[in-house]
Amino acid sequence: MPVTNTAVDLEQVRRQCARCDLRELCLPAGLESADVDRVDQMVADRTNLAAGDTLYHAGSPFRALYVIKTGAFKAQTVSEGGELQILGFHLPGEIMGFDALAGERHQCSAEALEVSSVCRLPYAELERICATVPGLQRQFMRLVSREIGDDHDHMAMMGRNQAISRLALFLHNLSKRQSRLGRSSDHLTLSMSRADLANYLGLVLETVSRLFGRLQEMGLIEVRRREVKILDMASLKELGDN
Amino acid sequence: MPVTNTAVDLEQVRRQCARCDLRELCLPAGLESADVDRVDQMVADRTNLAAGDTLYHAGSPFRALYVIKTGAFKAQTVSEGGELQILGFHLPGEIMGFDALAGERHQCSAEALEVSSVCRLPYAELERICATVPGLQRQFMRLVSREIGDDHDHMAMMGRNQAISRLALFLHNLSKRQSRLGRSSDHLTLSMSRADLANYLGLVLETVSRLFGRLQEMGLIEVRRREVKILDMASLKELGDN
DNA sequence: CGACCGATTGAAGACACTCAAGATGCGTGG
DNA sequence: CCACGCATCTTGAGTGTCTTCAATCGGTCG
Repeated sequence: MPVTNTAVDLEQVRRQCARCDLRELCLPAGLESADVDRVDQMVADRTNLAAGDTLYHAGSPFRALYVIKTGAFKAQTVSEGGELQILGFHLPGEIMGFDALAGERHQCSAEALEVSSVCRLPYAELERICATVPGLQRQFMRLVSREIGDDHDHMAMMGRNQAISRLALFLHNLSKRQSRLGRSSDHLTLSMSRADLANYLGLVLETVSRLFGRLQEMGLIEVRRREVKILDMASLKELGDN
Repeated sequence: MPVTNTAVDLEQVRRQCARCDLRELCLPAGLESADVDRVDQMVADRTNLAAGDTLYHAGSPFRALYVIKTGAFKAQTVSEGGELQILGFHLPGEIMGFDALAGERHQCSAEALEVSSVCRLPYAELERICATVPGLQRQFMRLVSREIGDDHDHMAMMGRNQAISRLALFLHNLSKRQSRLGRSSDHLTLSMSRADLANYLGLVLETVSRLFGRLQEMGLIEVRRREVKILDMASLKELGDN
């Protein structure tokens, strides 16, 4: 990253948070303009990633959290026996890396599912600023708590022993998160492969593929590869709680 | 709760953290003696619960977090369709209620599995003190992050499609947490019913019962009702990552 | 001792997995 | 532009595991 930017570029880098579409979902939510600037200054850099790029690896030293600006990521762990488990899919406005706060190393890996960009938040500075901006501390806790809530949703989904309920819940949940971002809630473009999705749902990819077919036969959705159109949200939701 | 305590009782209530066996796991971990006292003063009360008592209900207003002092709890949600999902079992030294930080209401219920006691941490005060005691803020984040890590372990377990792997992982995990509390790591007394455990693992209770039998036949454990003795930890762990 | 709750055990069936083949889409290069 | 190869997804057939339904056992408490 060249440090020699033009004046215009510097101005663009600065005060990006104030213009960012995600500011109401992200850390600056609810902050005064002056405080937003302080958050802005803390953001170390804004990085672009290609699909398949890794943001951080499990075991690597923990230095910073990352806010997703655009794109999508998956978070995953690998057990000692080599079994991979996808812990979540993350969309813009969500912060990744919370699981590392307890220790000095990342506990899972984060990989971009498509072309993505993130804002890097050096944790030492974040801690410092949080201590002086009360609203920021609170907003930060809200985001951490939201992560916990999302994880609980994931567990509740994994708890269903009807596979179709899991997929229905996943689609419904993704739809909700999409609309939170101001996107269409009934037209989803899945950024993850069937294999990723199957792993996330605790199924095998053939089953996921068949379930998409069944949901389509039932008239609840329309699928074409990774394009999903939700036709009957109510039934989908009902199917979710089996 | 009577407010008219004797001087001795008052003294006992005060400075309890300094004497508590859990102080190295709980919020005071790593704090100066004076700061431990401030945490101590914040603790609103220390409550006792019987098995089956509810600490807080999903939907009830969020006022405080709770540190488990003795006993054990389960955290659970009920979906709109009425499906119950147990999100976790909690042991002494763990804090409950983190999922409520994002909003104004508890997202899940907490119920005592046996005679238990908790320390109540009014959140407004906790926030205030965290802002002035830097070490406390950090320790608090560590505990939140540990909760996220535990949830990730839960998901990784639910991701196994061999039921016996899930139970093996559960037992191994519980064993680790027991030893963290200074208890025996090879002798577990389960505080939850087979039904609770089955729900937690995403199985039915008959399956769990059968799996205990199989693990016993394999010589990995010895089971009698809720008493479990681990005979072969290495194999149990290996079975965990399938 | 009898009633009740929790746990175990048994038999039958359903559902998801495994293994395998085929289809579809995409990028590359001729 | 089409042919080719590769990756991803779909579809099929058969098997195995977990669930379902039901009965029994064991422990606890009135």
